[in-house]
Amino acid sequence: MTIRLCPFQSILSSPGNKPFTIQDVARIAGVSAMTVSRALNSPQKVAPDTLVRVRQAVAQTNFVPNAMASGLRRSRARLVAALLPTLVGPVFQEMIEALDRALHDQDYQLMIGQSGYDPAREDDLLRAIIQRRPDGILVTGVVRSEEGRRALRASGIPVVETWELTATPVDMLVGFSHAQIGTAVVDYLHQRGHRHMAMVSGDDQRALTRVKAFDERVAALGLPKIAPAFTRPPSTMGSGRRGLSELLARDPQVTAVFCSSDMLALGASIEAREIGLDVPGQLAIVGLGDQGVAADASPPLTTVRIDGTKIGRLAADMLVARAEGGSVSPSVVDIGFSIVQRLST
Amino acid sequence: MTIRLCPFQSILSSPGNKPFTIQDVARIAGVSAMTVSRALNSPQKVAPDTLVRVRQAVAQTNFVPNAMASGLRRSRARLVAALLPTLVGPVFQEMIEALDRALHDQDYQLMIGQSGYDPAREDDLLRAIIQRRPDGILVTGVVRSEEGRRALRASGIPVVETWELTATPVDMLVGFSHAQIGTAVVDYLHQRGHRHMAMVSGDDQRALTRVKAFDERVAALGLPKIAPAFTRPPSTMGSGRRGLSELLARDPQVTAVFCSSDMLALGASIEAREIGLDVPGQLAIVGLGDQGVAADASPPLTTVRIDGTKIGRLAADMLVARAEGGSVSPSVVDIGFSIVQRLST
DNA sequence: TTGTAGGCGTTATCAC
DNA sequence: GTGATAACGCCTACAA
Repeated sequence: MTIRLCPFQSILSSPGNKPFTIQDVARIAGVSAMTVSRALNSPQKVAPDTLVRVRQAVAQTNFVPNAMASGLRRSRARLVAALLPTLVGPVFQEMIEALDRALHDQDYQLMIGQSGYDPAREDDLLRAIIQRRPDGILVTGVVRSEEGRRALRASGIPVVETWELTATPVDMLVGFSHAQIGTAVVDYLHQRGHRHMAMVSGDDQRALTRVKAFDERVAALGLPKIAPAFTRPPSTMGSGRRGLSELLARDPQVTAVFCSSDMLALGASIEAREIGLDVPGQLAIVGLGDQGVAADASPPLTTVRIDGTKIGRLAADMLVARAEGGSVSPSVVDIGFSIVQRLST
Repeated sequence: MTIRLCPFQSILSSPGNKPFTIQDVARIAGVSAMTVSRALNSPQKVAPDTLVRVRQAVAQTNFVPNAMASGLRRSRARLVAALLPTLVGPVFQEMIEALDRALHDQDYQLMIGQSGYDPAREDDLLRAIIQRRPDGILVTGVVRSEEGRRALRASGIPVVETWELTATPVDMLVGFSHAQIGTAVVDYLHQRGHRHMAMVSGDDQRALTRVKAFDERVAALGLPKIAPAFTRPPSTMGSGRRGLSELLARDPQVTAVFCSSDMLALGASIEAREIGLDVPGQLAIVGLGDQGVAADASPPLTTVRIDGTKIGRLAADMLVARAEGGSVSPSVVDIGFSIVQRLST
């Protein structure tokens, strides 16, 4: 390795554009590699003047340590991976923001992978994630494929499944009951006098759980059963508009609609206004999520609030605790939900 | 390392929950580590029956190779990092989706970091990213801090700045001119007869560039200057509603509003309807982005379309090409924009 | 306070 | 077709 020094200011260039290594920095500072390592990781263990020389060398070379090498040696990547169905739409953003923030504060980085609601791709992605040996993995939803569950367990990496409950988590879990939501919304609407209620819903597993509970409760109360209008991801206002149309075509008597997300609910609200249905006078609308749009809509939307921030923060804490050798208890948390009443019902 | 074999089905467990290494797999398969490596990376170079034995051992152990080790050895992480101001809001999602898709197809993974529009945090994040030695880095916007630019250049990692143009890119660039957008929207509204136009705008650098060009064009046409209503991130419908109120309080004669994003525009549209202003009869509204909501709104929103998918795809191709030793030309691309006329103007 | 030796898990290279 | 050896860049353990 050759090092070129410019006459006045020491500007260094590594050959072949290869970044400098700790060895290069050590040579320039006139110390050993170990001393550079210490200067970077535990400066208090290095003599003040040595520290100065090392820091100069680091600055001159723009040296940034190679995390693959240090991670390999330390068996810690200082990395947490999150697996999401999608980044599109506000649904998981609150959780991701909170997760990222909490991890950043503890000097961990977040790596995000999108599975696109595709089970095959989910397994792919899991393998790719495990390869990096992150210190923790957050999964949105529960891992359904047996292969994925095995791979996760065998990896020995702390895992948090989120956004859902299950009797058989891979490891830790922070979620809530979609079945309870379905039931609670029926009860809420029923109490407010509605008898003809239906759903505009996504068709993923969690959505189907809500639909099932909703239908069961409707049946239990002896109310008329109206088939839900299913939408495909991503959940957009457009899907919400079409979903409501479909529902009304199916049964014009519908007086209350529970939408799978606030975006769908907003779309339904727009569609209702468009066709001259007063909200909530002639049609009550309930959303899910409470990620900002619900409160800002006109009329403001009643919605099932999920505290994504809490999920993200809790998950981060649990993962970091385990990554640092601690144990976490309880390792399964139901964060619940609440119905936020606004003017759409 | 001890290996426990169960009598009937070979279930293996590694001690201390440490994942198996390629050595363990080799021992179980009765071959050398090199052969396992070959079986995984270039199966055609391994005898068929050896391959079978290796694959069995891999399956039994749930072995997943350690990407830190192979990345270190190969000096390729098969990783691309993207630096975003925020994940909240639909603005960059199209780009990220396309980037992720394109990278996934070529067996690269995407790592995402959020800087939260904070320059200090951006430098932090850049360092954290460089540590991982990704094969490419996508930056949203241009890197403004001199320190960040130096660090990036010194790293030797291919970089694409996006979503903006600059005369001095760090490396490659895929963007468009925010100044041209400001000018074009003024011209568009002017042609349609508007004389009192104003902006509801974010306050980041790119937004300010649009505001400046907008104001200059307004002045050049001899139209009345109306100060913009600034909003803070994230861009929500609520901000849009408040922004429009502010604007109308400032100058009730406003007949056309250009909003910094479709979400703001949607909020403005809701607010207009709320206070009894007909859109577009009494107030024309133009958004920016065209990420779905614009088309689904009522009335559908005229908007400045940015092809985020194209940015993401192009950036991925450029980064991968460079990562694999190719050269990219042109290395600076202006993807332009277009005004999509709908019913809000 | 600083340095030396060795190894983390993988793969390039060369020998067989 | 397969294996032995060394090296990627860093840090733990130990020695001076």
